[in-house]
Amino acid sequence: MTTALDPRTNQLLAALPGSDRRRWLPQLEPVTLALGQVLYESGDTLSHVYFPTSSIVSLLYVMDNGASAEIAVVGFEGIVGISLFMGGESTPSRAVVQSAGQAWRLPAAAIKSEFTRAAVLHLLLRYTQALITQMAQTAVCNRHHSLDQQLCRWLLLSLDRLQGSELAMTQELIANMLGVRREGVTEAALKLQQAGLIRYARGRINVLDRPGLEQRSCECYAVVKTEYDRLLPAKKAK
Amino acid sequence: MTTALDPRTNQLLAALPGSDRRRWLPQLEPVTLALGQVLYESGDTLSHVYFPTSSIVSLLYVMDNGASAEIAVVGFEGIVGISLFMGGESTPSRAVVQSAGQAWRLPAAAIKSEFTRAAVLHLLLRYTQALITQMAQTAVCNRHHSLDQQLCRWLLLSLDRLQGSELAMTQELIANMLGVRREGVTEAALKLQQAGLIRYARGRINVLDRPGLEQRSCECYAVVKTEYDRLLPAKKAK
DNA sequence: GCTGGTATGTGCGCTAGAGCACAGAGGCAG
DNA sequence: CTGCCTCTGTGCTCTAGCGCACATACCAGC
Repeated sequence: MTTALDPRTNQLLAALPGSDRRRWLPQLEPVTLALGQVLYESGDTLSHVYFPTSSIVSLLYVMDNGASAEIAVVGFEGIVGISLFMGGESTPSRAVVQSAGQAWRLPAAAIKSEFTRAAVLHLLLRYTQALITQMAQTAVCNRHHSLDQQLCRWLLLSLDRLQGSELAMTQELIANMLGVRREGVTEAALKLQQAGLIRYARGRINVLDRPGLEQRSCECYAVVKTEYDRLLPAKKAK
Repeated sequence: MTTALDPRTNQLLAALPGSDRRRWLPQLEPVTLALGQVLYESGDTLSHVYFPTSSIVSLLYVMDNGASAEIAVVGFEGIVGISLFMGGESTPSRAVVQSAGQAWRLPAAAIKSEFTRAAVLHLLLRYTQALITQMAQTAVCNRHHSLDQQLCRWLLLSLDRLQGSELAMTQELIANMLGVRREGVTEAALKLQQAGLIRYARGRINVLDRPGLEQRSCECYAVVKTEYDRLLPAKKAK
């Protein structure tokens, strides 16, 4: 798939001025990410930042007792490893590949030195603000919305970060992400299937009616989507 | 209270190199924040950033139906209005004064121009990363922990952002922050009082046994505290 | 075609917390 | 001292989601 290998498939890389992007090229390294692969562990000092193209990476917090909850999800619109340029070097969460695929990565030293350039700085900060909104909304959603709604939100967020309308994802994994029981996901997914919104079997989920999902989702999805669109306008048609 | 009026009471202002701080001084304006005062509304373009000294400000998201949930809390350790320097100008949340007191504020234009200086930039970004951790942990906590644990966490976080051991805070307000029923807070608070950890009456809460609270709290408090300490080391003894 | 592993469906009792209704209790204004 | 308002306590019912125990169903390798 050569399209996935064009760095510009990643929207942040695409949004960079061409001169900046060209300067990065020699340092950018294509990597293939496998399902379940851990890009960094809680507290790790990061060696690279990752720009997904055809993969999705979940940031999740794993509790002392092993239970987990997804904090945010990053796809071709973003970057994994913001703590490198935010200055903290590490962060108390784990980055796990949620959907196998490709990404570009850049060594830590490179991103840090690039960060002093105004265009790069502003782009990355705006992205970070969008990510903050996603996290905040995750907190709200966890507090107030039903599992049914949250599943819709999660499917939509994941879908936005891939190209097609199919997700390779078991209910077990979704449950880990949402921090709920697998059986709960089964029930919620059944309802969606019976309503004709999705169809799934053994780890592949097909979305049949996206608008329908949006309607069943809580407001959180729209809030996050709107904020990403506002802060990171799509690449100028050029 | 002249101590509250020293800008260095705010840890971010204190952590700035003296030269930077002196340059800001003419633009810094002291303000008194009243309980319940709204510093910015969801979507507002901010006119100032606020550096609390003796006040606490909650960032909360208010849902379409009016219910709310606190995303994060900011006190003398931080700054309110990060979207100004992150580049988004606004954010889909509301900033409400949770504990009346004083703060310094700086016009939007000033913080933006200052942000290009390396020392200021790095300090503010590290603070932002700490804030991100707080938000992420709020999401986790909302998902997995009991109201009892969350109340402990919340009391501790609030306490850390004030000087004394007393909070002026009704159960009703706490319930709004946590996004739970007031009756639930009553029950949880009763347990804490019966255990001798706190004592309260009509809107004043006294913490008698801080270590006890820490023990009853979930891990979320420690994670957030550790991360703030790591990213924002206390002002050098000087 | 059998066998084993993985993915999904179902039932049941349990509990935390929601929603609602109202009862005391302390402070403040007159 | 009285009356009112705000804050806190208590008692119900109701439901979402948990934990656990299995049943089924599909795919893959031998």
